[in-house]
Amino acid sequence: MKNLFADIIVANTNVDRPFTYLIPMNLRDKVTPGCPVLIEFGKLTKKGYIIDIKEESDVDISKLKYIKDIENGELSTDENLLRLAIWIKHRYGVTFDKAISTVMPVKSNVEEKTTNEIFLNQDIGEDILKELTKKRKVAWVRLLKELKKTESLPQSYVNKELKVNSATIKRMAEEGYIKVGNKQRKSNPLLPILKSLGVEDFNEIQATNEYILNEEQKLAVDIFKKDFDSGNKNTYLLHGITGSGKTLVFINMIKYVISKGLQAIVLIPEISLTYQTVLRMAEHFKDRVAIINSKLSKNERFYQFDRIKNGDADVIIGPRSAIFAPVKRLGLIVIDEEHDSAYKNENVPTFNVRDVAGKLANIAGASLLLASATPTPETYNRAVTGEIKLLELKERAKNTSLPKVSIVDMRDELKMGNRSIFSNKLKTLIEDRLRKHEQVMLFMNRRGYSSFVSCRSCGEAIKCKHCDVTMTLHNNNKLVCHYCGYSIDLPKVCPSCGSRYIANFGTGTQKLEAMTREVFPSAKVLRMDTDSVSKKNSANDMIRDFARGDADILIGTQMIVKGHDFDNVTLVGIMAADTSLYVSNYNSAQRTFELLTQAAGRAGRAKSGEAVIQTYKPENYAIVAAAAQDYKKYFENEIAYRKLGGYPPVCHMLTVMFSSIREEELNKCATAIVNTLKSDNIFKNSVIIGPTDPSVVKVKDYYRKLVYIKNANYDILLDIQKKIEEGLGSYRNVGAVYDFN
DNA sequence: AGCACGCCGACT
DNA sequence: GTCGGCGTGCTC
Repeated sequence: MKNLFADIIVANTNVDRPFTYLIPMNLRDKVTPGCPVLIEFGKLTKKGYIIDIKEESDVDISKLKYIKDIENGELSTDENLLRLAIWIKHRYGVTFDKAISTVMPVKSNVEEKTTNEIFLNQDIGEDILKELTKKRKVAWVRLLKELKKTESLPQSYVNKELKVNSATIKRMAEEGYIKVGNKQRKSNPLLPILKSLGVEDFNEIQATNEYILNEEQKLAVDIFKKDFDSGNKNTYLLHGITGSGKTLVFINMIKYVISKGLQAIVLIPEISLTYQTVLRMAEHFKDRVAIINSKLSKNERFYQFDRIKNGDADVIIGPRSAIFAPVKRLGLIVIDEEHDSAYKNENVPTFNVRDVAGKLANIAGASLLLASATPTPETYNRAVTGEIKLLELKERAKNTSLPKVSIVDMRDELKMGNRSIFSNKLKTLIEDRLRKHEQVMLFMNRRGYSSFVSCRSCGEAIKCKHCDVTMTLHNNNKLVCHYCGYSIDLPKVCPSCGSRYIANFGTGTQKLEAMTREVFPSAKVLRMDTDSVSKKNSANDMIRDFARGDADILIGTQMIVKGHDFDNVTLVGIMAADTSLYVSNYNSAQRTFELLTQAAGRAGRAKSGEAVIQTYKPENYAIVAAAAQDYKKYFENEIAYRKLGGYPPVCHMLTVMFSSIREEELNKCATAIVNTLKSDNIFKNSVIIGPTDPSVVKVKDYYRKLVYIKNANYDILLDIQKKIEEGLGSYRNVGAVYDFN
């Protein structure tokens, strides 16, 4: 019989190329591409992944070794995901090993969780029970009666609840009444979540409302169905204002996809959202839902992946990483809250799932739906240019109107002598709501918290002389520009107006809570942020308490604005709308718009509501557009800004972080590499900024330098990355990390 | 990654 | 003289 060969990527090495191995006879029909295997590599036994199986070898057969074994207890990956991994390798310039381990992080079943389980060994009729009762074997009868009701019982339950000790169990087994075996206890991670809501099993979950689509929603679903039927696997942007019922739309699309025998992946931003989304999904899809999240134990996780792989789940819900679920018949990927920054992978490769999902949909022949009230300019631009299809929802589903939003200029408040963190307007409105027993949410925008300095009189934040960037306050009371390194001492008075009211921006949620209690002593106040939410499920508890009306005012950070609907909230106060504007990042306006829109949208879900935005920058386009709840207006301004600055989506951007223990070598290396790039003709259309200092210069004894490279052509950035890697060769102590867009 | 091979300085 | 420092190269 002819030889079979496998190309294998060796895990945990720096060797970024495949090696050919012989496939032994006994493994021939067991190995597939994506299969984890054990191989001898040099003198080491290593894990590897098969990326290809072929009948010819490029290498002399005498050099080849046999695959030792299949790595059992680990799920192999299907070919779609493997192809995705190879795409990731090229797109983000990482090693094969890295790409594959990203797509298939070890999903192993560490310890098969088994418990002793008691089974009936024979049919127990009434006569046997009577006989045993006569013999006063009450424990025996108790156990047998229970066992007749179900198939089997765990020994722990029999011991503790039925009070049958193990000696008795042993005797009963010896006399042939029962059998002690073991059973895999596979816990469904949906159950604990549902239990915390007081729901005991899936069948109790029923649709609480008749979910009837309105005209707009129906239109969106129909367009999708029509495309789907005609074989057009498109990418869609579902752009709907807050409260327009986007979830219901994609649930109906998923139902359609399932009716065609396919599966769907639904990505959600983070844990705080799973609670509501999961419940919603469980209502519609019952136990055909699989959930993946970071709180799952290894076994629960393995179980979920196993179910997905076996096709026991139609809908897979999870965060970013759920895109790599081993779905066999992928029909649709939904990315809810498409704009959320949680979709960006923090580690190398720093992909955005949006892009990875796009590729996967392409590989698997599936559709992709991006849903958001505040889509990223990148995505909306694709809709504008017609690259993807735009589905719009312009009305709120429950027929309530959008909240009335007003902007309060806090500089005026200061001029009027109001130094409180509450403007007069907000204070009056809160008092009004407290009187009416309606609820209030106060949103503290803490992004970029305390790192910049601004003037409370004129609203100007201190900027670098040479760059259009806010300077960052360092611990040594110096202001530093992160783009050019220019540094000044923290001034005593505002450079633009001379006011003494200049401070680093730092009114945290705790301070806000204290002030709220002081100003509104009769109100019951609840604070929710990462500090107060540390216990598991405590966020859910707080949300439930507030929804039940246990508090009048809910104070919190971004956490409270994401997806939680409270019917009795009729006022939202946004405390420091502009903090997120001053983050030195091209995304800052987008983040601000996003947060303000989402926050304002929390008001008046059921009744008509109102929102107040307090800001020192009332003229900023992101704030103005958010107050008007006008996405298009925001987008036009944003895209103009991006064009001007050469930021995505107009240009692609590569951020390189150099790091080294040796500061001099780092500086020398970064400067030399930048000079090489600048002098290279191929890169003449690139904009190269740096090397500059990151906000944290030294981390764990490693000094760091940043270089930004912009180019409209993504491939050039990849070439530049290669060039940098080459240049790095002569600096052994310097490393580099790459972040694309 | 990890192991061998090899070319240099300093030690019983 | 040899022991061991680490720089270099290779693994199917």
